[in-house]
Amino acid sequence: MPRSDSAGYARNSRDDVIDAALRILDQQGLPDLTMRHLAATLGVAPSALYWHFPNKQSLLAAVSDRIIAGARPLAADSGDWQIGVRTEAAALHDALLAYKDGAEVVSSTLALGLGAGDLQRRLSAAIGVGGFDKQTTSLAAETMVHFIVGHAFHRQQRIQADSLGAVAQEHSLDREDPAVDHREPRAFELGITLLVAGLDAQSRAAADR
Amino acid sequence: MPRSDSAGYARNSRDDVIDAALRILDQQGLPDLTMRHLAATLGVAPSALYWHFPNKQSLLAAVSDRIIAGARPLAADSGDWQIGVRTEAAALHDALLAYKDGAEVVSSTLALGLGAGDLQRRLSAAIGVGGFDKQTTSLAAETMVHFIVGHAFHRQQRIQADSLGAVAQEHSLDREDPAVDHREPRAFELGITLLVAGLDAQSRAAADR
DNA sequence: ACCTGAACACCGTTCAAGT
DNA sequence: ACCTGAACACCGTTCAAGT
Repeated sequence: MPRSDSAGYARNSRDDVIDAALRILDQQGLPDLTMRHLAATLGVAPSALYWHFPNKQSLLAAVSDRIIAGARPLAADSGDWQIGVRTEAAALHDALLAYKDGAEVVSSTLALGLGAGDLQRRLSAAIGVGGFDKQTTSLAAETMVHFIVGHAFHRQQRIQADSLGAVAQEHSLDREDPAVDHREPRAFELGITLLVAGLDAQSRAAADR
Repeated sequence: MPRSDSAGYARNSRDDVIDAALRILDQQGLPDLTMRHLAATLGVAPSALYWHFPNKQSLLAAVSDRIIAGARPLAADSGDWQIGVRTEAAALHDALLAYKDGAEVVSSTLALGLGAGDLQRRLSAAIGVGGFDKQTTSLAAETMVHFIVGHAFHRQQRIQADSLGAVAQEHSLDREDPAVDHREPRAFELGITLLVAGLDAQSRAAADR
């Protein structure tokens, strides 16, 4: 936590800036992650941030990379590619949910091709264990990335909408219903199941040829 | 095209506003679709837009609805649910690509649950023909929505990145290669194939029970 | 190596009032 | 029914200069 030194102002490293950005993201959310607010948090003028990053998008790309890096890596190779893929998908899904608005941040930089490249790389590696050809593997990984990020994004928005409407919607159907917490993870698993089953069907079809 | 009348200023309907927004979106893109720019296009002050819409997000939701409505409806029931699902998925995919940044607009309002509800409804209807239970149907539809929107978003961003880098990246691998136009649609079809095959496997598993 | 200070060119939104 | 005008509270980014 650099406060100020002999130069008379705070001196932050690139990592300090990313750390502060992640804190704002998690505690306030993406709308409050402005360059001006971030600079204030660090005790510097907004323009100081442009020494560390050329623009806001590259900052968000770095933030995305850190969010994805938070996904625990696959343990040992279980020998079953389907289990490997499910484990990796769940880990990446959890990483997106670990920070408020995490999925939205990753989604935006992913589309621009600026960050979160590990997302697809890790899924490709897990799928590749199944012995599919290169094109099928990278395509299936891409499909899975869209589902995982889209699902997490959608879910985080619902959480926010629910909390905003908590006062107005006092009589929501889901109110205090613990089953809500169980329905969502199952929805994720079923989506993954669909994709893994589709891949499995592809491999059987190829084996029959 | 209402220019100005006895009142001395342009009088626009809600639909006029949406039309103008779609024109800006298609010709300039989402970053230029600002309330101020839109108002200027219509010949009114920015504040006039707030008589038609409570805020920008609800305007974008209305724009999303129109983009989705542009997808041609399914023709006759072919009797084969797999063909029905593929046809509907392709129609919705094409609708997203019909407007510049169309996928991004739909993606943002979809996550907020404000617009584009027809996307999931139409896919659910097509999948439902296969005779799956309600939960599987809506879940598969949601998975498909994430893939379709994510794929289209990703693709549109690549188009823009390529055109921006057209001068700097004079020696891109894809330069003037017509095969690029063929690879993308096939990638979409393969993703859909994976999901349909996954659903088919589910139905076979259920039949064996 | 990292920051200041001042400026530029913008945003979305509100609200009383006008026709 | 639809718009004006003025204001509020913001944005991201640039650049010469400072330590």
